[in-house]
Formats: sequence, structure tokens, C-alpha cells
Amino acid sequence: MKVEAKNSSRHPSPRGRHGSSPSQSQVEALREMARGQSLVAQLRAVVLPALVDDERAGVVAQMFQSVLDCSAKAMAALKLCQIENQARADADGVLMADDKKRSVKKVVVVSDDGDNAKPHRQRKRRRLADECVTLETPVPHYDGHQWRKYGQKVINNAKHPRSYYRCTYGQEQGCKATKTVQQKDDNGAGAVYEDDQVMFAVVYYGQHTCKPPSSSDTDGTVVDSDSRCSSNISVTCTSVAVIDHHRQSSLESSLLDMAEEDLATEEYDQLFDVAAYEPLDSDPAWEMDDAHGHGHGILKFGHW
DNA sequence: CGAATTTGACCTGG
DNA sequence: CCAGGTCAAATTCG
Repeated sequence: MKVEAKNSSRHPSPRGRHGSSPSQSQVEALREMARGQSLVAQLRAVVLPALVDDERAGVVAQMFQSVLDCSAKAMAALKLCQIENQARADADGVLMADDKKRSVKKVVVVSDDGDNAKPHRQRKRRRLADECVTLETPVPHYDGHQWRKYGQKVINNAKHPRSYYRCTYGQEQGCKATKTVQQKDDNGAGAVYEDDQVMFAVVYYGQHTCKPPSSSDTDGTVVDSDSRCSSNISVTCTSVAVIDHHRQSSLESSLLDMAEEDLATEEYDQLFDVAAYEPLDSDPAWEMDDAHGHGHGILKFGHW
């Protein structure tokens, strides 16, 4: 497994000729954190479907998101620290300055737009200073929010196109949240797990505002059991998941492990009765279910 | 028929 | 000028 964020994957060992980098432990930490992120995302895709009609589903979803956000921010800080250390240690100032500039730009960026003057045009390119959180996961689509695809682009030097999504309620509720999903290349620069797991790079931009204004930030929110979109949580949408063929085996094995301990067999059966699988082509489709739920690869979990 | 997706055109920062 | 982000008409889907 190789987990790198964006541009840094093109520089696996920026200063290889110096032997081991001074931040070797940081690299290791980053790798483990990325792996943890991926596992959390997978766990989320398993747990949330199991919480259908459970009033705690919203809180659980938000907790998952919070964990992922924390992890992403920690990774960003770590990467920044790593970059700064390298820049300081390296005598070649010009080269490193360039590397730093690139990396800071491409890697996870956590900041506010600050004094960034907004263009007056509606159609504008996304500012790099906008807050974004990157996540590498084999389960790119089930994150508790409902997204509408608005574009797809072929990206230079990438085998797979990048898909652009915005919050389904972006228009009516002014939610600015967007995300991009791109399947990782399976060559050396990509990140594919040892068991041929297909990995996706998901980048979240902006915060969801399609939730009631009364919601507090993260913890301690109490959820109204039948509140649908008026619940005190950030998850406000009908949620959907697609589990592709690759995911089937790993999820099943994971659940089998769980079943030995805590997970009741009925829950397992229920989950995988509802879940069917569809092939993963260029971009994994995810769509609304047909309200019957059986037989063609899509899970629908209703409103939270 | 309305909603979601696709896709080529358009726009803009670097 | 190019790469990539967004728009919007056309198309598909439920």
C-alpha cells in the first residue's frame, strides 16, 4: 500500500540521494494515518447501512466524519512540518522552495480563504486556499451526504477521470460543499492495496450548510429520532451506497470477523441481502435505489 | 415528466 | 496557452 496525497506521490522520496530522510518517521506516521482513514471510511460504509431506522445513525455518521476530518487535518499538519523540515535542512534553497510551494499547494490544505479576493464572476475556478480535506478510500461515495455529479474531466497523466460532485441541496439551501472523486492509478504512483483493492482519492471542499442552523459543531448533539432533515446533525440527505465487486469480498470477510464476536448473523444477512453489486467501470455509479432495494447494487437508507 | 447524469463548451489561474 | 473546474444543453433514467 502506498498512500500519498496528490502531488507528493510524484516525489516519493524528494531527496533520495541524501539517504534516509530526516522525516522518515513522519512518512511512516502519514502512511499509517492514511491507512487508518481508509479503514474508517470502510467501517463507515459497513456500519451506517446497519443503522437503518436507527435514530443514532446521524450521530454515528457525524462522528465518522469528525474522525476523518481530524485525521486529515493532522496529516496536513504533519506534511507541512515535514516539508518545512526538509526545506530547512536542504542546502539547495531554490529547489526546495519550489518543492515546498508545490506540496503546500497540492497536499491537504486547511485554511480559510482569508483575504482572497473573490472574482465577481459566478463561474470561477476553485481557489486553492479553500478548505479541503483529502481522503483515500475504496468506498468513495457513501459518506452520509447526497451528492450530484456536475462534471467529469480527464486529468493529465491519470488513467482515470475525475468526477465532480456538489451537494444535492447546494442550490436550494446554498450549500457550498463539493467533492471530487478520482480512482487512483494502479501503477507505481498510485495507491492500491495488496489485495487489488481499487482505491479512490476523494477531496472534499467546503462545509455542508444544508443542515439546520441550530446544530452545534460536532459533539454532544442530540438527535431527534424522527427528524429527517430537521435533525440536529450534518447528515441531512437520503443516503446511498454502492458496493462493487471488489468491495464484496473484503467487506464480507470483515463482517465475518465481526460476526464471530459481536455482530449478529441476522445483521450480516440483512446487510448483504439488501446489498447487491455492480461492476465498477470508469466511474462507479451511485444512484437512487428503486425503493425495493434488492438485486442491483444499490443500497438506500432513507432519510435521517 | 421531472430529476440525475453525461459531455462538450466555456472560463480562469498558473 | 494549457490544465482543470464549472456550466448547461442533451440525454438517460426511474
